[in-house]
Amino acid sequence: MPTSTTKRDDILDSALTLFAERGFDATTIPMIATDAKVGAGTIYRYFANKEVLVNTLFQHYVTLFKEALEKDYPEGAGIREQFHHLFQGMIRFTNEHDHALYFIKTHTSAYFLDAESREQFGHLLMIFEDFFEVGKQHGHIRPLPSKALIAIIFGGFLQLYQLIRVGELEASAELLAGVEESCWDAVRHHS
Amino acid sequence: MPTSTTKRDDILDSALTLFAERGFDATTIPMIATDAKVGAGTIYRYFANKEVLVNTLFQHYVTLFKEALEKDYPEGAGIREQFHHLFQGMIRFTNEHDHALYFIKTHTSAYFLDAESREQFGHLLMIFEDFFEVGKQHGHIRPLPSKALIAIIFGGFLQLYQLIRVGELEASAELLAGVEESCWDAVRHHS
Amino acid sequence: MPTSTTKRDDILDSALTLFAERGFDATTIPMIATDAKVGAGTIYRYFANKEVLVNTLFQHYVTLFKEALEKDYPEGAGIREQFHHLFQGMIRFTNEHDHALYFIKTHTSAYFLDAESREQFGHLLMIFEDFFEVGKQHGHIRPLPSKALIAIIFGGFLQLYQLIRVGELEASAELLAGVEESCWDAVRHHS
Amino acid sequence: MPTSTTKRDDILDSALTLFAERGFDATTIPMIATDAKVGAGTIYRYFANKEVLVNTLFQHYVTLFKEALEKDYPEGAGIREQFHHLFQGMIRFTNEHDHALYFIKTHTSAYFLDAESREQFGHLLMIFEDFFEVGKQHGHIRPLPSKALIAIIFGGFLQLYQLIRVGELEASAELLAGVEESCWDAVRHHS
DNA sequence: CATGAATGAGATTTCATTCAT
DNA sequence: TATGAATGAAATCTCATTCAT
Repeated sequence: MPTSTTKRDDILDSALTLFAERGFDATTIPMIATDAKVGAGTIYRYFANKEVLVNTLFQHYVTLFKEALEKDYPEGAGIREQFHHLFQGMIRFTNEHDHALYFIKTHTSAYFLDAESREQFGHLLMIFEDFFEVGKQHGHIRPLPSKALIAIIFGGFLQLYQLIRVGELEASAELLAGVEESCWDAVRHHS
Repeated sequence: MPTSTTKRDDILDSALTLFAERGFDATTIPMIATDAKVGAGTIYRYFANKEVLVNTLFQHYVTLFKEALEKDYPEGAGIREQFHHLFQGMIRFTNEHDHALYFIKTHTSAYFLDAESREQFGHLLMIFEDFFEVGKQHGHIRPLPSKALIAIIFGGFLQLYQLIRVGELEASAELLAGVEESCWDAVRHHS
Repeated sequence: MPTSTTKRDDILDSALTLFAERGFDATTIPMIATDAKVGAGTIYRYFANKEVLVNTLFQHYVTLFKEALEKDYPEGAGIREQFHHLFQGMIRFTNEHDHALYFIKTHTSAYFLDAESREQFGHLLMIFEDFFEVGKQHGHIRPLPSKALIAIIFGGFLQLYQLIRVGELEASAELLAGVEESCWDAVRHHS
Repeated sequence: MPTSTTKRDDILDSALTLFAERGFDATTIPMIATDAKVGAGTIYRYFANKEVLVNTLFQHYVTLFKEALEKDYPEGAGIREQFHHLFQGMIRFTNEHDHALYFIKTHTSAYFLDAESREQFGHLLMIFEDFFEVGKQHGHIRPLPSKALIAIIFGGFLQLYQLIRVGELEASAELLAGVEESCWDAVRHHS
């Protein structure tokens, strides 16, 4: 009945939650093992060591997120609709993978990320960077460095979602629409 | 010649830098001692243990930040000017205390913060919360939960400053003015 | 086609090589399984545990060696010819069972050998002991304790064969004849 | 009262004994710590890891042995006297450093020895190699490869000393003189 | 006061052994 | 009978904390 790779997935799921909640260094292998209901040694059957585990997890979700953003991207549409697509992508991804985006953000500049992880993350940023660059050329987006715009959107969105996760805010459609509008106003060029 | 509290301050300075750069759990007491040029044992003369140290540090900078924001607050002025005051406060504080705000943000929901730290942090948020609440009543601020607005401003600002710290962006007056405008547009009520 | 005991033999062969090359403690069951091209669990079908395996191996080769020495022993011949027989036996045995003698020597006083293994090894020594005892009585052999004479011959021979195995020396007939002569001079009574 | 470096020396002493008796892999850090009467963590203050410890130990005793052999070497004397010097050096060294020579021999081709250890060991062999090479040129030594001659002497001597350590033989002056004579006959050229 | 050597509890990791398939 | 995934006990190693100097 259980899927074949259940164990490996259980480990990844538990690791994601714990890394997001406590951070990499404060999460011990026994904690992950207990949460995943596997023996501690089992983790090492699937991942050579703790760093490989965290990098695997990081790359997995970064890739998934990138694909979610790229899927059905409205190439020919107006910039507002494209922004909506990206923002909805963030929301949908966060809803589907509870702790993933928060985990990504809080571990983005961690000392233990390997070259591959950093590169994958670079690819992810590129989506936003391209969007902003084109938007600036057309005069639709504020003339600020794309990196800065990304930071504002990303930083704001994730800080917000942390509140939702913690339960201090509820993710109503209304709130999310309002936040999207707020973020859009943060980056769009006001004439 | 050296002030009596020199060592204590050296320890706090080193701890701030290391906690901001590596996080609490990845920072060891010997690391702090080496960086502060004191013996590892000396840290325990000033702080009962590592958790007391991090809480002391957290409360110290949260309080300092709060005071910086409250100082010369333009009570009677217009909302845009008040926002400018708060934003300038963030910038000035970050310039004066290099890693402080980033340390605060990354450790805001850490498992080892004690009640006092959480309370102090609550006080800090209150400044922004009050600002937004009044602004919303007057129709100057977007009708979103204050917590959400704070998250957007704070999250965006800090994500940005991380880029500056890492060296990916330069903190020119121009950039900062642009970012302030962006953040203001994110929270203000657009008619 | 394959004999039913093939797997058992494969395991013993692999274990012999690995124990000789790395030693008992540095050799893991998975290593043996991989080398023998069987599953790790299969080893436990044939041997109750790792210690049983090593003792089985030890006794097997000690017995084999003993039989090789006893076979065609020139009872009535002169002492030099008997010595030649023993020495040739060592060489032939080593050629036939690559790592066996080296494995025996390096594990001779190991903490995990059981009573049976020690006893078997005692029997093996007895052959040499008898040879030396009789030789001393007839004045052909140096008046030293037989154990000492055995140590000299055995120790020297095996140290030499290690060099051959490692490739630092080549096992030419000439070399071996020279070494036999050397060993003989080491033990014979010089008038 | 205790010497300053007592702890480090205690660790090395215990490690030597245990490595000689059980081998590197069968000796655990807690075993060494217990024997040395220090905390397990203390060992890591002096040696980065177990491999560094064993290499340090190896190099220490190889060097000590080499120096013992070189000290008062009778350069101008006859070959028999030089051989006597070397043999006595082995005996004296073994008496002074109980397990050292046996430890060296049993770990000489171990997988964990680093380049420095192997080089030091090469230097040690050189002393014997030089002795045999010169001896062969003068026709005093058997025309066998020096490596082979070294193996015979070394292998024999150490195998013998193992018996002494284990208590199966007693190291009387008589026995040692006899063994020296035996070894000399093993290597000298018989006209 | 200040130090850093020493410690042991606890973290990471390995591996002999079991057992469901 | 054969397998190798799974396990947990035990090994290696780290580090917060203590304490003699």
